[in-house]
Amino acid sequence: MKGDVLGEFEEIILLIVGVLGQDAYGLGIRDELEKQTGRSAAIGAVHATLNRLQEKGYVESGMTEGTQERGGRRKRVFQMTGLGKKALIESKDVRVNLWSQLPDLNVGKI
Amino acid sequence: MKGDVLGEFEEIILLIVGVLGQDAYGLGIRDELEKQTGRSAAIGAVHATLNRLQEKGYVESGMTEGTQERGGRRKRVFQMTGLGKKALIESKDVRVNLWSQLPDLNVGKI
DNA sequence: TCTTTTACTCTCTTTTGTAGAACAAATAAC
DNA sequence: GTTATTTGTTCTACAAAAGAGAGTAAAAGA
Repeated sequence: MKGDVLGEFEEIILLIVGVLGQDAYGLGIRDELEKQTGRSAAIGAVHATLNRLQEKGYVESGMTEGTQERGGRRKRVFQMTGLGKKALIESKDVRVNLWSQLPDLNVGKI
Repeated sequence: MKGDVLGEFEEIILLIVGVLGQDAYGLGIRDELEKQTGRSAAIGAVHATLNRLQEKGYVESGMTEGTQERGGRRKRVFQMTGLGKKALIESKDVRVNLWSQLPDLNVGKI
């Protein structure tokens, strides 16, 4: 790809990072992905995608302190950057524009 | 990929096939892609994607008769199938749902 | 028939998508 | 206090999609 284009899975993961806000970390993202889209993914797939998003500058990450729950390890939490948000908006604009030219898709019922 | 998921570029190309209607063929799709999204693509990339979409059952194709214009060769024209439309709608629903949870993206101004 | 224009097909490389094993750290259980 | 269990991330591979461009083909004009 040209470098700035968001892949399909990258876009979904980036959206979920945004939706989760504070608690966007690997396993949580995978669970939310399944909950929101009904689509399951191996944990490795999620982390690989997060790493790629970070390389592109669309997310940032940092480690949290461990919690008190069973097995509560430190988490690597992710956060969307301005660049990431911009990429999402661009992607969205292109789609909305195309959908509006295809009445069959029922755009407008959003 | 799992097989039924539309890749990012595949989705755009499929949308453009829908938008173009009768005149959806390789070079025309490439031109419309550039016009609608500002994104250029090599002709080989477009055809490779159309072939994949056809293998997945999202488009069908057939050859036209040649026209009278200079160099007017026969074209391979594409048409979206019901399955293709269904895939687009599913993809759209997932995105619209996620966007609605991210107020920052200004969903609603569609 | 030679050139130009319009098109598609074929081949190759890079980037994304996907899976899962390996590893690490914290708590629970005995 | 050692061992098992739970919660996490990293590492390694491979398949599929994205992308580029050379090659080929057919029609029309000169």
